[in-house]
Amino acid sequence: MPGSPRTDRRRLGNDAWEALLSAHARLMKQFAAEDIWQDLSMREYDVLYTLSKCREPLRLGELHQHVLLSQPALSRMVERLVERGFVARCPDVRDRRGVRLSLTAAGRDRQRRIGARHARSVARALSAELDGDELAQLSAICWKLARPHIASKDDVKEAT
Amino acid sequence: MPGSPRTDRRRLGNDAWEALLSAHARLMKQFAAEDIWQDLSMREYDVLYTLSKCREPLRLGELHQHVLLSQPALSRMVERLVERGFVARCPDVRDRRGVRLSLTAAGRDRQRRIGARHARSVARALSAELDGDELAQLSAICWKLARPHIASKDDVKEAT
DNA sequence: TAGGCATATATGCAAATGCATGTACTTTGC
DNA sequence: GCAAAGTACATGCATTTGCATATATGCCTA
Repeated sequence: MPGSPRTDRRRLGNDAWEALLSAHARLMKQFAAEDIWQDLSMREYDVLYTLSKCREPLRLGELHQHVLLSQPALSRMVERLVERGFVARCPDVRDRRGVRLSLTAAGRDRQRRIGARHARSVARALSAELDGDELAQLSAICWKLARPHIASKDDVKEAT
Repeated sequence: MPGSPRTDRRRLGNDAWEALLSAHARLMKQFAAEDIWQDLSMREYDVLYTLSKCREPLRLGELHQHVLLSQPALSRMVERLVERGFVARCPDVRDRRGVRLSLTAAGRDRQRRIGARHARSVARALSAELDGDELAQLSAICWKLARPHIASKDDVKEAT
């Protein structure tokens, strides 16, 4: 007995989310188990990686949008990375409440070394399961989820 | 200037992983911000949810495969859930090193209540960005990543 | 421009986490 | 059938995290 289109859609969405969570957990564990992180945690590497992608020094708040950590936890993680010489923190001239963060030379070097190995490992893991089309589909779909469009009134109405 | 097929594939894989991570982080934050979790953390809910899916009481180790937490952390989280009356822990008869975990009535009830609301919210969030085909593709692809096939010698050779 | 509300980041503190290791049990090799 | 190695889970301890809140600055209105 087929469900209503509405119920189907709901199942589809929940199954997709569970699949994404499972894939995430499986791969994160696999990557974490590799011996490439030196004295960094994966979360710390994530911060260095995010900073490495930006030409402009990043605000703590902007960094926070990309990292799954509470704001205070991120603030202190950055503090530790500053102490260890991987990140530079300087006041923002435009908004003196804020901070601007960038990689030091040491931080950039560390990110590059770890990143090179990690990237190989990521490509290997994903390519082992998916062909080129699937990889492209996964990218396209996940980027849609990562950068949601602004909710319109219609969306809100539909959501009810 | 197009890269070699090998380089392309590597880029594809890394881009897909970054997209998956971004989608994961964005949605996790969105869900975490919702006011439906009562006195549970999302991680604790995840444990209750995993247990709710299994007819047989689960071994701690099996649970650990599904949850992104160290074994000791999971052991103690389960301990807290037992103390709070959501999970029952009994020794495994076959292997007396082990433990079998199941939901109590209270745990099942709590999972169902929270799960009902969370499922709505998940479906809404994913459906807002993806159509039915995309949801189905995402499921299929992520399940492949979540349950990898056993590595053969050929895979190892290719990976080099 | 002073007062009040909003925003960006930091800090105090209890709780949760990871790493190293301990304990109990099981399996293996002889 | 027993010693040695392996596996499943728990515990000690230092570190990290989250929550609530403080601090500092920006913005807006009278």
